[in-house]
Order: sequence, then C-alpha cells, then structure tokens
Amino acid sequence: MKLPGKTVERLSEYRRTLLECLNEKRNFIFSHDLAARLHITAVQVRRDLMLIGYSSVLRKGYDVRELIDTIGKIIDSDSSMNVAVIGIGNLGRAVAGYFKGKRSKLNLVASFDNDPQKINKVISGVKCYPYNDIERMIKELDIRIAILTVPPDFARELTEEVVRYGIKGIMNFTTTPLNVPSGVYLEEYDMITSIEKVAYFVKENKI
Amino acid sequence: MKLPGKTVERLSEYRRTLLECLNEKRNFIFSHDLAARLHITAVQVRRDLMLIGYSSVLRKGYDVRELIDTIGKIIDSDSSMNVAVIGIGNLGRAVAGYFKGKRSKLNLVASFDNDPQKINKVISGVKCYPYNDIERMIKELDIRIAILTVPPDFARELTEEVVRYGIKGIMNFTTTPLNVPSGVYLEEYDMITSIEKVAYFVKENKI
DNA sequence: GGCCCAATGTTAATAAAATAACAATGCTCA
DNA sequence: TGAGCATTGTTATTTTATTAACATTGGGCC
Repeated sequence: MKLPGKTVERLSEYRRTLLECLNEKRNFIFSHDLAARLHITAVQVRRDLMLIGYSSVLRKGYDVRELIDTIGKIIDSDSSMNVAVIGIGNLGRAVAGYFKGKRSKLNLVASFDNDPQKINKVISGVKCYPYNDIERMIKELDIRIAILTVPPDFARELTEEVVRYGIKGIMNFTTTPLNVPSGVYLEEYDMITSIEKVAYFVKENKI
Repeated sequence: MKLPGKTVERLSEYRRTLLECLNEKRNFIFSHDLAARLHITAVQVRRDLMLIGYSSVLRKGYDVRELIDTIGKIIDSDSSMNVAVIGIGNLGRAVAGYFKGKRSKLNLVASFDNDPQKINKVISGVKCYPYNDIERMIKELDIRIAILTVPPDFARELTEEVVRYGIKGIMNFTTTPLNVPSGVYLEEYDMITSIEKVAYFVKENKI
C-alpha cells in the first residue's frame, strides 16, 4: 500500500489522540469528533481511514481500541525499530524526552555525543556513547533510525557515517540540508523556518 | 502580495543559504547552484523568486547581497518583531539558542516558566519570567509572537492567555493541538509525528 | 558587430492534497 | 415496522504545489 505522506502524518496524530480517548474511557469516537480534536475536517479523517481500509462496523463511531490497532498495523513495523539520537544537547534531550513512557514500536536505544561530560552517562533516559562508538553501536543494537540534533557543522559528516553503517532513516533537525543515497529516507525540519513563516503571516495580517 | 506558504518557507531557507554564501565570499550564485545546496530544483528557485518579483540584472547569477535584502523586504516586518519562548525546558532552550547571534528582524526578548530555579535568571541568553508576569511583559515588551514549548497539559491554557494579551502568532511545539481566534496565526509542529513518518517509510522501503 | 549559449522569467501541464458532494447504511423512535 | 436521520465510505471537484516546456535575455567570443 502506498500512502500519501500527509496521511501518514495524520495517522500518527490520530493514534495519539485516540490514546488520549482511551485515558478518558471513551471507547467510541465519531469522525467529526476526532477531527475536532485535531482541528481538521471530518471528511479528511474519513478519507484517511478509507485509504487504510478501515471501516467501523457500528454507526456509533469508530472503536477506539480497534482503530489504534489498525493504525499501528499500518504505520508500525512488525517488530520494534531502534532509534538513536545523535547529539544530546538541548534539542537532543528534548527529543529523547518524548520517547519516555511512550508505548510505541520505536525504541530509543542510544545517544551519541563527544562531550566528555556526557559520554557513558544516562541522559534523558538513554545512554550516551562517544562518536567513535557509532559504528559499533549501530551494528550491536541494530539501530535503523538516526535523529540528528548536532551543531550544523557536524551534520554532513555524521550523516555519511551513519548511512555507511546501515542507518535507513534520518530525521534531520539541524539547519544543514543533507543528501542521502536512495534507499535511505530523509526527513528534515527547520524550526527557524517555521518561526519566520509565523512572522511573515503575522506581518501580512497587517496587525 | 499573497505568497504560498511553501514559498515563504523556502524564502527563509534561501536567505540562510545566501548568508552562508556571503561567508564564503561568494557574491553571485546561479539558480541551479542555490537549488543544489537545498536539494531542490532550479525551477523551483526561479519560480519562487519570480513570485516575489525579483530578477537578476546580470546573467552571472543572482547578486547574493541584493537577494538577501529582497527576501528580507518580503518576509521581514519593517520594524523588528519581538518573540517570547513560553516554557524554557530543553526544547525551549534549544529554540532560544537558535536566536543567538542571528541577525534577523526577530528578537527573542523574554522567556516564561514557573520553575523557581529558572525565574529571573538569564537562560540561553534570555531572561525568564514567571507565568504571572505574562500579561505585563507581553505589553511592556510589545511581544507579538509566542513559541510554545511547555508540557502538553499547559498548552491550551497558556495559549488562551497569550492570545488575550495580544499575541498575534503562535508556534506550537507541544503535542497538544490548539485553536486560536481568527487574526492569530498558528503554526504547529510535532516531532514525534515526523519521526513516526520516518519509521513508516523506512519500513515500507522494506529494507 | 553578430552568432552562440548559458541562464533566466513565465506560461503550461502534471501531481498531490484538501474539500465538497452524495449515496448507502443501519440505528432510533414513533 | 418503517420513516427519519445521523454518520459513514467513496467519487468528483477544486485548490495548491511541483515539474516541465519554452521563449527571452544579454554577455562572451570570433
């Protein structure tokens, strides 16, 4: 099945919202209700769910638990997938924090940094290794995904390295644009760009 | 002028890349060269620049300095715009760090948090005030944009507050979806969603 | 000067995403 | 039971974004 990127993003959001519903002991939810929580339209929700072939048996909305499982079957891998954070500064710690207590198929299993203060310590719930150990640890822990939160100047070099050692997906949070060989999936996000975008639209609103 | 959101994002990226060119003493750059640095196509670059009405006088590529200025005229506001970070945990500090040393029309002028350890201290280059001071400081410092990096449970409440006090743009980095009245621009970004997307495409690539 | 050519600016075509329209389903309640 | 209705699943339309096509420009070089 080939899902649009935007749909994949929303599925992740649906699942998180549905997990919140479970906490609230809500076992069924209407498409318009789920949509409202995410500030999108009900049509969009239904369309996305159509794409993954889910359909509610009842007309009492979607079975929350069932839908969570269905989404999991689509976006999770069968077995769990191991992740590492490269660069455990403020941003790296923030990202690592998100993994704590989340039940997910994504396991954060290591972080890397070259600061002697950090090496071999457990930071934000994950052990930090020096860059020298990257090759060994990627192989030893079967790490598939790298989250890059290093200073911009190290980004390219480290990317080449982790790709060479078998990383198949990179989430790049640095301001350095990267390129990766085909077969490796790259997602990039730049905070400053988003913030400048906000500034632009604030300005255009004329205030 | 009404620019597509994606174009605005890219303009921000063009500018940063162009500033790097200046550092390298490169005063002219071809569209395909600029494109290559950002891993997009030259057509896209030219099209974006067309939309902002920029055209190179020479056929030796774009005048880097001139283009930086032109982009600035489009995406920056005339006077500088003040920004605050709300919640100065790991993520808040990471964001604050990006503002340091950046010459931009966006000024980070305050942060807010309720941790007594942080209040009234300068953290990541910006003074931290307690939540109680939000109203006063927004008005006193003429803060227009709020960057939300608080725990999810506080997000909604704080948003209502800052909107009431005159914030016109919100960058939401929490996992809580927000809604804002019209006239306020909201941009949301969720790291976990992006990372799950990476995991999905890694899985689909079949490895 | 005038031909060549690389690079641009613009219009046209395609692809992707969001929205709208609507038929079908099955629950509710008289 | 069956009409009414809320909600769904799906197809069609519109909007937005990207890519392709191409005419134009003006400098380099003989």
